[in-house]
Amino acid sequence: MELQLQIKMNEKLFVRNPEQTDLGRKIIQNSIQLIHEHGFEAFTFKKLAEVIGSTEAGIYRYFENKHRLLIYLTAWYWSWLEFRVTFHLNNISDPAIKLKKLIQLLAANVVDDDTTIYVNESLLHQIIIAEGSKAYLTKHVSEDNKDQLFKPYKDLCTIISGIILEYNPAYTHPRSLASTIIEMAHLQVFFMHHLPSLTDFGDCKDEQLVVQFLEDLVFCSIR
Amino acid sequence: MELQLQIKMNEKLFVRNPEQTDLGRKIIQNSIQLIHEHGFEAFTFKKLAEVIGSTEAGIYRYFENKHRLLIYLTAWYWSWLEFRVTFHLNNISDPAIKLKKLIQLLAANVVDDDTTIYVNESLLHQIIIAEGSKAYLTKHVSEDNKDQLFKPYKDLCTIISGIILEYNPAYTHPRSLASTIIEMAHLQVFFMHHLPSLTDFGDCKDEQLVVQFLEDLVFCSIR
DNA sequence: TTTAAAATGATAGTAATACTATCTCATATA
DNA sequence: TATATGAGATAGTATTACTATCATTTTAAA
Repeated sequence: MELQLQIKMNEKLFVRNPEQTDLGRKIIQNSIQLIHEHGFEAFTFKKLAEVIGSTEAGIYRYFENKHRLLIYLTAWYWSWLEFRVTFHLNNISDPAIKLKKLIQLLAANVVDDDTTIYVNESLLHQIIIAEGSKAYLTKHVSEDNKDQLFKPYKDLCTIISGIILEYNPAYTHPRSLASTIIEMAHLQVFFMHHLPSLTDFGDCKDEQLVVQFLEDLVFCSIR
Repeated sequence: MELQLQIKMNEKLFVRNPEQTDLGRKIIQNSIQLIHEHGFEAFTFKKLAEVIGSTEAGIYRYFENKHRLLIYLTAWYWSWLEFRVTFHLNNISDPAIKLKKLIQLLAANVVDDDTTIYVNESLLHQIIIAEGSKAYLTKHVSEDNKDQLFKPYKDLCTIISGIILEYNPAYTHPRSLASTIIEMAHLQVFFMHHLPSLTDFGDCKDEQLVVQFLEDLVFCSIR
């Protein structure tokens, strides 16, 4: 059995749907490579066009600008993660186990699976850790938010806060705790690798230590 | 009694020390205004020069580029916050009260005090919330870190983790919890205002609710 | 008070970035 | 066969992010 995962993306995220053409898929695939390699600031449509063997103008037919492309990638990532989460938590009834699996999915390294040929999920995960927050840390967050560009992130947050309430219906800050888990799962990994003195994991740099920290944090808070 | 607070900044943060000349102080003062107004992406040295009545080349004499200026501003902010923290926690022995005051200082709105004439602390606080993480979310974090550019942040983190250990010497993740407090004090306020569904405070948008959330989180974790 | 150094202003110029516009051509589809 | 779509090629613009040079003013030391 061979299945291809197709994620339905919000129309406002792109000018032309990149998943439907060869060039579009090349843009996604190679932008992930390039952003990972050079960082988002140094990444340009020109460089991307050169790598693909197309032109700048060609890329602009798919994405308004590189920031929109970043938003697209993050939206894709959160949608994919939501899929993984629902998949892995399926048939589990104990909310404690759900939360633990969830933290694992968020903080642990991603192995590039073959659910999608043109997306390297492992690299994308690393990009989201280092660049993801730039998608919403802008002067135009609110307008972007009105266009529902951050819906996948918010949906994931809703799912997590639902599980938190399953565990303890009396807990008063399920959404804030959910966004804290999401953000910290990424940021503590980033700190661990680049600013280790902001964490307690500098010595062995193992993602499982971040998982441990988050589990403590969460289960103390909601019990 | 009239006192002027002078913060000693790391030499590597600038080309020429902006605190020592008139133009330098104007750069600090007006860059805070402009970044707050247009956001960091749309902020340029040219616009800044126009506002000040100087030239682009003039600004470059003080800062290598606008990213370095952002790092300078964040470093200044964290140094200033460390000063405030030590000041406000002075003579308090109970670590629980210390932690509460600390969370208050991090998450609550800042009123522009007159400790420094050319820095609007209230605006700077808002800038750090929205743009602060861009200072370290780059491909060159590690080199910047070697130059000690993030020392003020790390120092604050050390202080907080010290208080956490005072409260509970057996707690295993004092540094990660400290950076979590710092980051979340800012990010939850940002979310509350711009992506409210990621928090539980969308309705009344009151910073004190973030304070409440953080207190719960911290004291549950370390007791 | 003189003098040298430091700080600033004015001007110019470059390479790269972030786009927009237009025209052609191949291909697919109806 | 007509038509729409996707993509390549080329060109052009405004802005950004710098660097270099030189003249003038301000300041601080001798």
